[in-house]
This record gives sequence, structure tokens and C-alpha cells, in this order.
Amino acid sequence: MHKRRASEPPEQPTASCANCALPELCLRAGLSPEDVKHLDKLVYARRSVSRGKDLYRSGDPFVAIYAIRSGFFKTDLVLKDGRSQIMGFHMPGEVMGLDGIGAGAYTCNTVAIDDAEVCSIPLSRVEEFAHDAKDLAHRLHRLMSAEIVRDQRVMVLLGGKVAEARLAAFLADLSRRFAARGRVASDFDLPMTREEIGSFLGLTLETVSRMFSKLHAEKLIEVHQRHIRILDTAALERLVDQAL
Amino acid sequence: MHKRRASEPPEQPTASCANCALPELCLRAGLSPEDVKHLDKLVYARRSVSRGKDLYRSGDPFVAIYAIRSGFFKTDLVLKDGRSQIMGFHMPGEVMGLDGIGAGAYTCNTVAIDDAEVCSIPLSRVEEFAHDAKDLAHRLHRLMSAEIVRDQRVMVLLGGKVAEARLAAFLADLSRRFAARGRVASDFDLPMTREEIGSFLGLTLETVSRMFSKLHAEKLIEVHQRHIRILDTAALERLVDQAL
DNA sequence: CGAACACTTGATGGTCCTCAAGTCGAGTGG
DNA sequence: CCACTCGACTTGAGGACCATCAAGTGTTCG
Repeated sequence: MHKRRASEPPEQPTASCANCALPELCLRAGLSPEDVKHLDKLVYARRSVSRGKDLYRSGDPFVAIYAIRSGFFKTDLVLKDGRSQIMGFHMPGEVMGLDGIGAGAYTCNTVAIDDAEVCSIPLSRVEEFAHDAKDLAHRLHRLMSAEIVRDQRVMVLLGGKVAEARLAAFLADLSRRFAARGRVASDFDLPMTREEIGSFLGLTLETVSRMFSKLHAEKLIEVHQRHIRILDTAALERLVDQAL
Repeated sequence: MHKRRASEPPEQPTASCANCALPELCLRAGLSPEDVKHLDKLVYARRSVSRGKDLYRSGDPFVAIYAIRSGFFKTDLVLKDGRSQIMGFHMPGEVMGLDGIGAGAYTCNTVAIDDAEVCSIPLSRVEEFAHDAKDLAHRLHRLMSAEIVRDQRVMVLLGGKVAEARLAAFLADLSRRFAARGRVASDFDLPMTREEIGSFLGLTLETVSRMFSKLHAEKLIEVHQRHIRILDTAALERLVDQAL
């Protein structure tokens, strides 16, 4: 197993939403300092999940939604023939588990692909508090809506015709999400394997590898194993738009 | 243009959630008769949308969510090269527009593919009332969560390898949704064209047609233009599971 | 009855999957 | 420190599947 460089020693979590490092993401965004204090009362537990362990599995009873503080997750579904289909990758600041509200049980397996830490937020308490803090209710709605929109973007990506464009779209999406979290958008390490990317994009790992090489040959990106450097963002975007 | 047989003359809508023909769907499900009365106050307008007209377009400011009373809709996105990618099909009892909450604007075009009628429900009023009617708030959350799960199912479908399995999954999904609405699950008219199915499944209309013929040859279904009769549900499901 | 549209079916070629044989990099034990 | 191992990754050859192009049928409606 590839051991990623250990992330910086798990900084003692500040155990409060008020001075969280991810201000404009998560449930907290746009709340008044007052409401953020309320929010603090809702965050019951921080939980560490080490690489390869799962946060919850499909079918587990729904208990809470989770905000990622650090690390990466993948969500996947095991098909009846045993193969696993990856539904998405998730990074710090993103919220997972919203799919579990409807049926009262989670619908995906959620696995850390890097040592990770999450805040667990019991939804029942959120709904209770949302009674008083109207903004919190509204924020929750926006969050869920955003998840729907994100899934739809993935659908477009998967509908995309050629493999090269799918991978380009995948990289562009990752880059955008890194940027939104204040990280460099054009130079990063992929937290997932070629096989996982392939499962997500509906391609084989060989094709993913070939498309990385192709993008490299076309001087759109540099690739060294999992390290990616985007050389020509504009051309990448064009590729996405065009052949999508 | 194919003119579908006119649906039964638009029964005078009862203009009330209390005696709606779609009891267990929509926002109403699981609410007390008390709360249903509240809900009535929220439904501002019923609106007819005739075949080919759109309910809203991508980018329109978000004003309301819509519950379908009758007819079918498709949601699509126009890609930069002008082609349109279909995101989903929607039938009576389903709610559309939840994607618009996050950004304050709709993210898809929503077009009637059959003469249709919808209830328009301004979200701001729902949130207001949800204050008092806790069940309503919870119902809204479940609804949004269900939408996320539905989108995920579509993602799996699109990730499916072979064309035949994708079409089988599409038919099985339609069948299930018809059944959930009290309609026969194994004998129905498709409200959409081959081209629309193709756009949704990431296939060409020719391939869709060929796969219909193949399923027919294998005696899993009967096909006459848009009329579909499912002959062997079990085999269809097996096809979905297996080659997905 | 002719036009327009939806659909079907056939031939051909390109893309991507499969199978197979390597290379590379990190961790391990001698 | 080096050889070894194991997983991740790369690259090649061949073939299946689906897109494309093209022709023709069926149905609806003016």
C-alpha cells in the first residue's frame, strides 16, 4: 500500500466551530457569531478515521451528518456482482451523509482514503435548533441543494463521450475544489488510485493511465505518479467543454 | 410531432392538498391532516404547462419548488457546444426545483414532454411554516435527501458498462416509479423519444433502438414504438445487476 | 396524399476494454 | 545498504462494442 506522506501532525483540534479552519464551508457558512455558538453545541464528537477504515457503511442506521476536517473520503456502492462503483470523492469542508436522511439509513459506504478527521453532527439536534436559528435551517437547505447540484455535475461528467474529456473534467473539478479551500489549484497530489478514478469515471484503470499520458504528451499537465501539475488550465477547460 | 393520446380531460383540480390524488408522494406524505391544511395555504398556484413548454430555465431566479400533478417533464442542461444533456425524467408526484435553493437560481431547464400540471410551492413560505409544523420541515429534508439518492442511482446507471444493461436499468427504474404511483408496472407508454433516452443514458438514439430490439429478441420485453410491455421482470433485473 | 418526424436496420470504423508484460517506488528483512 | 516484495502504475496488441453515416419503414397531421 502506498503510504502517503503523513499530513502535518494532527493539530489539536480547536473543538469549536467558532475557530474552525474551514470558515466558509460546512454548516457554519453565513451564520451569525451567535448562531455559530449554537452550532458548537450540536457538534457532538470529532472522530478520527484512519486510511482504509470506513466512517459508515451502506445500510447503517442514519445517526448524523459528517463534516470533513481533514483527509479525503470516497463513497462507494457494492454492486451485486461484487464490484464496487465509486460515487464520489470528498475533501475537507464537505459534508457527507445527507443521503441517509430520506430512508433513515445510509445508502453508500464511506471510506477514508487518507487519514482523516470528521465532525459528527446529529441531524435531529440540527432540526431542533433550526427552530430557533432560522439561518441554520436555511443553510442546511442550501447544503442539501448544493449536494444535488454536485451530483448533477457528476452525471454530466459521466455522460461525457470520450475518456480524455472525462479525465480532464475530473481534474478540473478537483482543481476547483482545492482552490475553493485555499489550496493551490494547479499542483497537488491525488489522494486516490487510478483504479478508483476509473471506477468513478466509468473507465478502466488502464484507460485512465493512458489518458494521463495523453494529457501529458499534449503538455496540458505534468504527471509523476500521483503528483499532478496543471500546465494549461485554459486548454483543459476547453477540452472539458468541447468533448463533454 | 407525436401527439400522445390526450390524457383524460384535465379533471377539475381539487385545488387542495387534502384531497390530492397523489397522497403518499409530494410534500404531503406523512403529515397530519392538521398540517396538510397548513400545506394548502402554501400552494400558491397550480400551473398548466403544455407539451414542449418549459416550466423554468437554467439561470432563472429560484422562486419555488414544483410538485407534478400530471404529465411528464425532462430536465436538461445545454452544453457549451449546443448539445443538450438530459439529467432526468420526472413524473406525477415528484418534486422538481430543489437544485435551485443553493445558488438561488435553477440549474437545469425543465420542459414538459407531455401536457402537464404542477403545484407551485414557494420555498420561503415552506420554511416559514416549517417553523410551526415540525413534520413539514422533516418531510422537506427527506424529500431533498431522496433526490440525492435518486441522483446517485442515476450515476450508477450511467457508470454501467454495456448499453443493454443501461437500457434495462432505465426500464426497470421507470417501471418501479410507475408502480409506486399505482399504475401498472409492466405495460406503459414511454413519454420520451429514443433520442431523449439516449441523451440521458449517454448513448445514441440508434443504439437505444437496437437495444430495444435486442431486449425484444430475447423476449424480455415487447416494443411497439413507444408502447412497452415487460415480459420477464426477473430477467430484466438480472441483466441490470449483472452487467451494471 | 405528402411532409415531417420518430423509429429501425445495416455497414464501417474508432474508442475503449481485455489480456499481458513490463517499470517504478516504498517498505521490509537480511 | 541492498535485494526483495508488493502494490501502483505504464505500455502494448487484439478485439468487442458502440458511434457514425446512410437508407428505409411507420405514423401522424396538415
